[in-house]
Amino acid sequence: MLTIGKLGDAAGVKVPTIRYYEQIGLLPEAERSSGNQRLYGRKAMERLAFIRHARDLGFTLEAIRDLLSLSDRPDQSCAAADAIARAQLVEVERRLARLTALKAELERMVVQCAGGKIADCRVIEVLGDHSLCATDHRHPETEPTP
Amino acid sequence: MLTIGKLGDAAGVKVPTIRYYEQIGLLPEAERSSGNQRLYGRKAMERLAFIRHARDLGFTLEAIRDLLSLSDRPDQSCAAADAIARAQLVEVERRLARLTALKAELERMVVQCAGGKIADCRVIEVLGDHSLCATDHRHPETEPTP
DNA sequence: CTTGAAGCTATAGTTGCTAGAGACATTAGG
DNA sequence: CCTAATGTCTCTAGCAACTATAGCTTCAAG
Repeated sequence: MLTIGKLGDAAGVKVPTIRYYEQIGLLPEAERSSGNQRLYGRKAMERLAFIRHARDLGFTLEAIRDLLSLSDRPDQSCAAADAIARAQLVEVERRLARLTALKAELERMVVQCAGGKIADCRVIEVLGDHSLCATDHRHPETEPTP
Repeated sequence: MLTIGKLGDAAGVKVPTIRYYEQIGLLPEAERSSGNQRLYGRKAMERLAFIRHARDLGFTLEAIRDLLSLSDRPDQSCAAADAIARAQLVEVERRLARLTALKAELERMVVQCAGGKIADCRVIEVLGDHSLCATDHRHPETEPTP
């Protein structure tokens, strides 16, 4: 049995994050030691690794919740799991397309900046006037900041 | 002079968002009508368009705050503005690289899914075991969900 | 046996908004 | 001119997915 710290080290997840996952019901309530400390076995370890990996692949906690409950029913069809993964793929492709456009625009901006005064700065100028942009990167839903 | 709704329509920004920007000091406090409603002129419009455009390009509000204060000092060097834009470019490239790896991995997952039972589902299996992955998409800081 | 690390709970903060409640302002139609 | 429908006001709370802090208790090593 592992303490929460060992489990966190093993799975590459921070301790408060594990407690958070338990709190929102993504991990079951852990066993406790005589001194009220959480103790984890192999199953909890696997479940946490699953969550971690899915998070690394950009799945939301909601999607992970669904995937976990699917993986608890091994004899069901995997169509639902497949659909979740495909939706995630579509989402990733959408973000990729958007980021590619942003990259092009940012490159244009910094390349054109001659390094003079703010008054002539291409960066500031372009930001103030979208019509100076080559691509239409407008309106698409918010690009989140990490 | 525009009311907040007209300004929002003109700039493509929702009304509560404008009030939020004012609240956090990104927009100056607006003039008020006799009936206490916010009124905006051309300058506010331009400033909001600048913010909107920078947000579209993925700049954080903090970065935008800096860019705005730079643009208020037209005779200064634009090195700082350039640095912010370059940092944003680097960040976008980093995310792009990461998303590209995720896309590859997700594609592998869904292609390999034979559409049978959960017990044999490649999606579930891969999520449970990172060593089944082709690329190392681990540890990099959280990919945020929009 | 003591000390320091690791654990516990509970609460609040982060980013960039969005949603709701309940009250006042403005405007279009009849 | 009155009413109804919008629009706007303030304030508070909520979203994701954690992270940080405070003030404890417990555990393991020396």
